[in-house]
Amino acid sequence: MSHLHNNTQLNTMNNMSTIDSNAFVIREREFLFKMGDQLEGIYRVNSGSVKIFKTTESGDDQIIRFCMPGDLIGLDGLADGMSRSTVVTLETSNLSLIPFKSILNRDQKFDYPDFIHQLGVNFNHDIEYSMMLSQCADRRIAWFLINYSDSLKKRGLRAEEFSVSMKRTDIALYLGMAVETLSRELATFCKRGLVKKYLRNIELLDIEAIRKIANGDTLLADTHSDSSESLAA
Amino acid sequence: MSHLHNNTQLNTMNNMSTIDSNAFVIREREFLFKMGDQLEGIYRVNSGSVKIFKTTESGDDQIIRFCMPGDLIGLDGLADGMSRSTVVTLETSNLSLIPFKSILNRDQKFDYPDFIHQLGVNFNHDIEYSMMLSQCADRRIAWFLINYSDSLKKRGLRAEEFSVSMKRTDIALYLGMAVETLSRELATFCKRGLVKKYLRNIELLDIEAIRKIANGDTLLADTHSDSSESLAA
DNA sequence: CGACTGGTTGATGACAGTCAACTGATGTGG
DNA sequence: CCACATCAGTTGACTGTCATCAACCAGTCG
Repeated sequence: MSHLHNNTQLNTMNNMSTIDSNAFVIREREFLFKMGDQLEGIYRVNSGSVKIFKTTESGDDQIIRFCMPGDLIGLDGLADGMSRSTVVTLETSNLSLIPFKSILNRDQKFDYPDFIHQLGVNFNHDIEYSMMLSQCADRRIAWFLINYSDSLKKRGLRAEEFSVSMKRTDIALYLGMAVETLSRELATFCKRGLVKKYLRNIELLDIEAIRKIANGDTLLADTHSDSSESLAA
Repeated sequence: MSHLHNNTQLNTMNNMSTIDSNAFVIREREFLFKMGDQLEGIYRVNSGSVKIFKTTESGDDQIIRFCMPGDLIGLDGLADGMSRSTVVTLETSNLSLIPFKSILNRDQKFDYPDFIHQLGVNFNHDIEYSMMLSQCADRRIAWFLINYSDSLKKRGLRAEEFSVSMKRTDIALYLGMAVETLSRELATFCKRGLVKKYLRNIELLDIEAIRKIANGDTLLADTHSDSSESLAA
């Protein structure tokens, strides 16, 4: 198969109107904060990627979310300032801190309407995620692939061919299934000619077919309007 | 079994600092809005209860959330003003409209810090919900019972004995399982002496045991600190 | 080159979904 | 007020999906 390039390592910072003085770099596999930590604010991913997970009483981890550039981290601290989840970088990343003070005092340079918009986007993602969790395995995987692809496209990157920054175990934990199931289903996708894969490089050969699987129907699913229009406009 | 009283019909409006001029009453089984509707704002439940659900392309409903007094509705419209879900009352309810204008313009009477706090609470609920969805059936049911009970206790109502406002089908859709599974598991709970049920009346005989099931361990789970302290304080 | 981590594949069993029948509760019209 | 229709809830039998356990292969790193 063709040599895939890793486009998740680009320091793409589109839609960053102002260079944030609160921006900083954090290395691969480092903790941003852990469950129970008191947070100073929420964070925004400028480049790189992180995983957010919780550890249950039983001791198993469950990945809540992968954050890509543009995503917010630490919203679970909005209620009382305490994080209920742990955040680890998947690769070297650039983040910005948005202090709670700025949010509550509505600092000049804090874009409040955009913040509200972002919160809404987050809600919609979480809801879609939880809906997806009660679907069968292949739909969940298809949903993940489409989501990942869309996220890249939104940032102007290649949507058909990419390299994921997380390992299979992480993806499986995120999708709520065993690694083996993920592996098997991916193999099936390959056999059906829907995707090609080599290690963490993935090529989507038939995006529309995958999208149909994600939507759970064989009919044309064109209800995927972007609706990125902002309420604040 | 003893005659259970229905405490979900009380017009309890605790923590309502101001009588909202935007409050209104909506009858049982009426739609507040549907998927795709343009919203005027978000809503707050003062009394009664509603269910929020989405209909997939395949045509099946999935219940996202039940809202009780104090809960916010329509957060999925924050991104662009369009609702991605449908809301139906489970009983006659009293709601307040919080217009987007009030939120974006920061009206005097709009309690911004409390709003941010509420958003955080919502996030935490959604995350807990999605984590729960990948647990086995009995844990999900136990989680639901504990959650319902806690919600009542928080409003000063009886936590051990209550009447749910939703039917089995709704609960099953919410928990992402078949009605039959719910029915069977509930029957098991009864046999084990954990709960008593008669129609929609439910009595929790051993809350701690149920909580342990929800947490998935047989050990004492005391990590349930309330943490209702507000960030805004 | 071994040792380790990450990823795949195979065999087996359990949990839970589906189909179906049935009971109990609620509501309606004659 | 009863007969009937309808809806909600329960229980049983069967099946399929997916988790688990296990072995194995591939890639990476010291």
